[in-house]
Amino acid sequence: MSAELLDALKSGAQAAAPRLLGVEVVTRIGGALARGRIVETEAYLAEGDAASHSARGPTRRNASMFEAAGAGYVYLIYGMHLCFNVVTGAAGEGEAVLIRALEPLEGLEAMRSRRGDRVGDRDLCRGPGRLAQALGIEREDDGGALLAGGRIQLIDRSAAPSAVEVGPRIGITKSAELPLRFRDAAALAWCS
DNA sequence: TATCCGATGACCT
DNA sequence: GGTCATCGGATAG
Repeated sequence: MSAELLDALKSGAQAAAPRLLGVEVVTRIGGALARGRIVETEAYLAEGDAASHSARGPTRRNASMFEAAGAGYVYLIYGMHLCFNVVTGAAGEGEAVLIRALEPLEGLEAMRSRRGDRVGDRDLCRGPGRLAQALGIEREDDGGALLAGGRIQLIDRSAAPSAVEVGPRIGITKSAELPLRFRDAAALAWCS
C-alpha cells in the first residue's frame, strides 16, 4: 500500500474507515487472483467502543488487532464465517476497520468457485463473511502486515468516492448508536 | 458449566 | 420478504 494510505491507517480507525472506501483489495491465494474495490467499512475503536473486540483487552483471538497499522485481522464469527479487518492506529492500541463489502472487479470466476456456482455478482462480496470467502481468505491470514507480494494486498488507486454515507454499524448490540459505518453512496448496490 | 454474541443460507410464503 | 438453524470464542457464575 502507499505510504500515504499507511499514514491514514495510523491516524486511527474513525478516519481510516472512510479513507479505505475506493481502495482495492487483491488476494493471490490458491493460485487464483481476486480483486475488488472497497465500498463499505466499519470502524472499531480503542476507546469508548463496547462493540470492539479490543474493548476488554488483548486475548489470543484478538491479538493481531493490537499489531501495527497495516496488519490484517481475521477472525471467525458465528463459528462459520471469517471477517477481514485492517488494523489501524498505533501498535498496542487495538483499533481496526472491518471491510464489509467489495465491488468485485477481477477474478469473479475464482470468487464464484469459492462462493458457489449459482451466486450472482451482487452477492459475491456483499457482506463481511461473503467477501472473505470470495477472496479465499483463511484463518492463517490473521496477523502480519499486508505486504506487497503477500496473500492479501491493499492497492490505493485514488478512486475515493464522491459522496460517503455514514450511519450506525450493523449486527451489534453494544455501542450500536455510534456513526461508524461508511458506504460509497454511488455503490450502494454492492453494499450490505 | 452456562450464557451471551453475531453473518449467512436454506426454506418457506 | 420473513423465519429459522447453525457454532466457536469470550465472559460470568
